[in-house]
Amino acid sequence: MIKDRDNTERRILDAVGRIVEREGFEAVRINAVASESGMSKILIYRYFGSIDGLLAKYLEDKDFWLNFDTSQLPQGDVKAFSKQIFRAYINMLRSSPALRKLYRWELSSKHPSINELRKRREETALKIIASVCELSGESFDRVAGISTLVTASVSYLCILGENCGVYNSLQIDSDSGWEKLLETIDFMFDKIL
Amino acid sequence: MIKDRDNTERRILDAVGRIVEREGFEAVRINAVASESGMSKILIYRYFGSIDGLLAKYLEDKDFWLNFDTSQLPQGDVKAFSKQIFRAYINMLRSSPALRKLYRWELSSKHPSINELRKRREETALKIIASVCELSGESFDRVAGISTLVTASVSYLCILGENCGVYNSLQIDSDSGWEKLLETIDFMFDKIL
DNA sequence: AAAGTATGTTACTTTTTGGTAACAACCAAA
DNA sequence: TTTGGTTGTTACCAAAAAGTAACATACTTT
Repeated sequence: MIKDRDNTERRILDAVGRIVEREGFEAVRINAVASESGMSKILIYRYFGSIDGLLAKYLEDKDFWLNFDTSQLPQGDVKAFSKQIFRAYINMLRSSPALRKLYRWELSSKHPSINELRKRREETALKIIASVCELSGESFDRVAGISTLVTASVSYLCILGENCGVYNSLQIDSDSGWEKLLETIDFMFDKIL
Repeated sequence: MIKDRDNTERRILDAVGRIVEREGFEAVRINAVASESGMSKILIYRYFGSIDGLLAKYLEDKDFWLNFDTSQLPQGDVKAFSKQIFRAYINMLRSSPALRKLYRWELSSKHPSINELRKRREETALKIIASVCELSGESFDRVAGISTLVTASVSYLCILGENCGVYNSLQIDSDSGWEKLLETIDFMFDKIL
């Protein structure tokens, strides 16, 4: 029997990660984590207090933020910048099962950590929106409205794509559907900016 | 003791409705339904077979389809028609807690009834899209792309609004935010159609 | 080396949830 | 009115989930 608390904690958090990616945050239960990690559940209580505490720690460790460098904001072409930023958003969500599960979980949970996450996301988003306003001369509400339209839509479709293949005839569980959607977004920006 | 199967079934289905509106489909469990309805759970098994059967019946009774009359599709102004149809979509979702819960449930469940729902929704949507194509001269993919952008976005924000007040500075849990969003949608249609 | 604490194991209790058996009351048809 | 099936009640059983007690082993400090 080796004693190594750090190692144990890491194993437990790794187990959480696997469960989240596979089944989502809703499935992170004490017994599930215990058996997935191979650790006894009493250690989870000792080291993290509760499932809520465990999830808080997991979210804190993972860097789930829109990791966009807000210090070097766009110069020049606003259209190109806008298009690019939504491409990045789509790629981020499409490539991360855990992030998709997080977004899904947010729709039904009131976990305290979620507020923190949202606050930070909101900050980043507002910075980006503000700088697009400056460059384009559009009003804040307009830019915010359009960003909202696009990001909310992308979030929804990425989550839905895990259970459902087609939406309005678009194949949202494969690249083909997303290319069409990107084309639509590009088209929209060409027309309205 | 009064014997009245029809009445009992209705009480059970009503209980399902209340649970769905309050806590969502995930919370529709056998014991919860039994205690909410005041009926003994064995009757649920007898009359509906299982929770899946009960939910199937609930979904069948409720007319959850986008009840849009596809026989009298738009004449004349495409822009006005498009704007109006998305207004209707927003109102539908914003006014029905049960529908919001259904949309949320779809994001994580693989319940067989859901496929049926989606099929019928898809049919209606495609009809509408097709007629907008004709009137506007736009390609099918373009119209489908734009519809997808708007409806997916609206679905997401309506669900999110139950737990979260603000998204990109928009107040999505009150009319003020939705008016701004509608204004954005109108603006978009003015520019691109 | 002895004592004290942190770590880990085992086995248990409790609670919740799902599921069923056995019986009682009602209604309708013969 | 007896008989048979339907409806409803009560009380259980079983499985899964959360949570804890008691003990054993390793490490640290003195």
